[in-house]
Amino acid sequence: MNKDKALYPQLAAERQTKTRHGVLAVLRGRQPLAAPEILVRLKKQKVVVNKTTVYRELEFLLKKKVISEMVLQDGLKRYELTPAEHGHHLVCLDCRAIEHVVLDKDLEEQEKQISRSRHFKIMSHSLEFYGLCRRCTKK
Amino acid sequence: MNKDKALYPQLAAERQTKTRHGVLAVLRGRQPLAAPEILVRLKKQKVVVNKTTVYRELEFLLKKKVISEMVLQDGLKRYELTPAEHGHHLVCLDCRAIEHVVLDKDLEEQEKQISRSRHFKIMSHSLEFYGLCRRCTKK
DNA sequence: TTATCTGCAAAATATTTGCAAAGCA
DNA sequence: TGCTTTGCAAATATTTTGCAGATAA
Repeated sequence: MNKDKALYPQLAAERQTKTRHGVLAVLRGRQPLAAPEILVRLKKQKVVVNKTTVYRELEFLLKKKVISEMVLQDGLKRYELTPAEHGHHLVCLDCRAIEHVVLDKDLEEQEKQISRSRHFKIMSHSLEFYGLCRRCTKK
Repeated sequence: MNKDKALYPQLAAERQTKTRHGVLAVLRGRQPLAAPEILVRLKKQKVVVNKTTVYRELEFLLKKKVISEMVLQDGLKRYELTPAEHGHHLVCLDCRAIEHVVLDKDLEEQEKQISRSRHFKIMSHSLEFYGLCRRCTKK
């Protein structure tokens, strides 16, 4: 718990609470999770917190950019530790696993083209691929 | 109302109801709309329908592929008449207008690459660009 | 001490379900 | 007539809000 400040420099000046630590621990090294899923995992790990607190903690960590938010086709907001490289996702339609992909320059090039031709100032984008992961293809 | 069957061949064998006609009319030539927005517009046009009916009608039209569903970062499901060409969206962060874009082959190429290198069988994708539309850039 | 964090209850929002009645073809 | 559609009421699910009390630093 006392290592969180070292792990997340953005939190250096912030308080350390059991909720903060718990949410970070749950998100570390895992799939992006939605709030209700985070609640369940915290409960399993005997971290007693109210759902309101979790929603507020997610909002806080999001503001600090320690975590990132993504919305898939089901409309649920999912959270993950902000990845070092800006990437996108591969979502398995079968087992629901979510993998990371980093796209090369092509997409950037397309963005620039669209910006020019449509006079639309692009500030961000979200791209998700849906399909079957390696494991589920074999089933 | 009696022209709907001509406009939407997928509905040729289906019943014509005021809900069906109303929802199609509201979606025609407009921005993608979420269910609650559709309800409001129907009310404005004196089409009296229950929200349950609208949700069920959207489900029906979706199954017939007359309309398509999209989810933006706010997590709301929005619907639009299925566009002739498979395209993506430009979403203005200011006025919330949603424009269409059709991307060229580059993205397809990237999909194939990812499929090969990651052994992930891609079946669909969703891509949204967020930024400022021409009008809002000028403000 | 004091700004931040927390729990609880309740509200807000979007969506779904069951069932009986109504309506289109 | 018979299958589809509809309304209503209630349930479900996710997320938000207000407020009073607790806690980290």
